[in-house]
Amino acid sequence: MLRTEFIRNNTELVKKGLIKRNWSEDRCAILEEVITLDDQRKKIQTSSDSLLHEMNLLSGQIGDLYKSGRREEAEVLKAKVGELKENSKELESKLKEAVDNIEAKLLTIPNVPNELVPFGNSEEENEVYKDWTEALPDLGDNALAHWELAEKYNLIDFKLGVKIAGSGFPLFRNKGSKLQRALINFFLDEASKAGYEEVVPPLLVNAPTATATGNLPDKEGQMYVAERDELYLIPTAEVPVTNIFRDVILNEADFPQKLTAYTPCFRREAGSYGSDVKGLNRVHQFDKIEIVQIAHPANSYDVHQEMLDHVEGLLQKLELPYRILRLCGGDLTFTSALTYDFEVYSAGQKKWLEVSSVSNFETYQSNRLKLRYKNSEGKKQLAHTLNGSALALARIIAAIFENNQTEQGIKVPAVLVPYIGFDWIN
RNA sequence: GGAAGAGUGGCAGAGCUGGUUUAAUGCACCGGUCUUGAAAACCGGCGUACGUUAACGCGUACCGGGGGUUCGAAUCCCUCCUCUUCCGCCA
Repeated sequence: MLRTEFIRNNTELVKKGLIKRNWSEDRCAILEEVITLDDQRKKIQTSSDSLLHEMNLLSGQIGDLYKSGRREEAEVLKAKVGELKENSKELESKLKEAVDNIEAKLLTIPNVPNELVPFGNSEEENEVYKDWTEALPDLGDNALAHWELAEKYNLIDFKLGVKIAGSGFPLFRNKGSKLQRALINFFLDEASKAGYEEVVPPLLVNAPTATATGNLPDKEGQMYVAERDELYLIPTAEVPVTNIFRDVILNEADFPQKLTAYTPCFRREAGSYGSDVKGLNRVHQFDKIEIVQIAHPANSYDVHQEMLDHVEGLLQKLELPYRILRLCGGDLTFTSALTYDFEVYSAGQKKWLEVSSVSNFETYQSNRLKLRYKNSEGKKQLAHTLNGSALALARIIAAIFENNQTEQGIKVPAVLVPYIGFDWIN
């Protein structure tokens, strides 16, 4: 969420950002509306506060009068305060209305994109920031898709998943499940080596937590809900891990905060059907290792680069062909200022699969989280939050299956052999 | 799940028969005096958010969250949450 004061002082800058996100000139009028509403709010608060002040004074006098036994005079004042109270209640509800109104509008305003974010309407216009320069693997017409390989080698049972839960809930088995476990351990070890503290967070979160990361109220349809207990299944570890820092005030010496977590992720993916959902391409439950950093505003983009390097290193170690995209304004997540997507080429389907998204949210999340730090003057400032997938498993598995298929089976990437204990899946 | 008790400022801890509480006091922290320096002692300061002001300052709200009673609530009532102890159940 942007701060009202920020919008007030940087209206043109915010407007430029919205236009990069393909907002129309008319739609940008919301910025002026917020400012006008905030002006009104200030006026209401001023009169409300002074009325309360008056009532407080009179109440004090009533107390004094009672003590000195002057009951009649006290009664007169009581009647007077009673009248003021009517007005006060009215002002109070107006104030609440104004505040709620402003907040509701702020929630519909996305983050201001970084200067580097290219213009564009959709994912087709994302900028290829770093392309794969070697030849892409060409396995000919006999190359199988990962769901065919999964069946051939008995690695994933999609039908059993349907029986037990429904479509989009794959059941990994045999060497398929071992590969999954190996990847989790590999990614967590790499994150630890890079200085991230490992945490195991709750997989269900409460409403305040889901609200702080922006999953509520507008993205409610994306999450599974345990209604009876008012808990939400996490769509990503970002939600519980970032909330570690809700209502936290750090010291400058506390930077950077680096956390990593392995969790399953649950996504309803309502409304997405078709060839994209085949096999592991888009599922309701998948495993992911997330990296999160809380950074000082002065160097959060260095931190961003560090995280990109980390993810890139993982893909290199797995020997997978990848490219990095810089998301355009039209494809940029609501809360992000700058996002890079990592895509892995999957030779069986002959397409690029998104396996990681690394974003800098600047203060957009921390404003809602109330995540601040004390600067050298002792003043409280909002910190920057960043996160990225390192990495999302299901599609990595799909890519390994497809790219590493040979006549004698699927070759396990060398870096995983110590984790998994065998060289071939066959 | 049942019963009882408790949640107060960075920490500890009063207040909880409603009105000099603008939340006592201690510790911690910051500034000063003293000292070669430090400690001790003494003096002063010490929360957050919002509004208002050129500024000093002033005002409002906040004693787990929300609601209520009252002219007035940390204090009384309702409700939810959390913690502690005991019982039950259980990996």
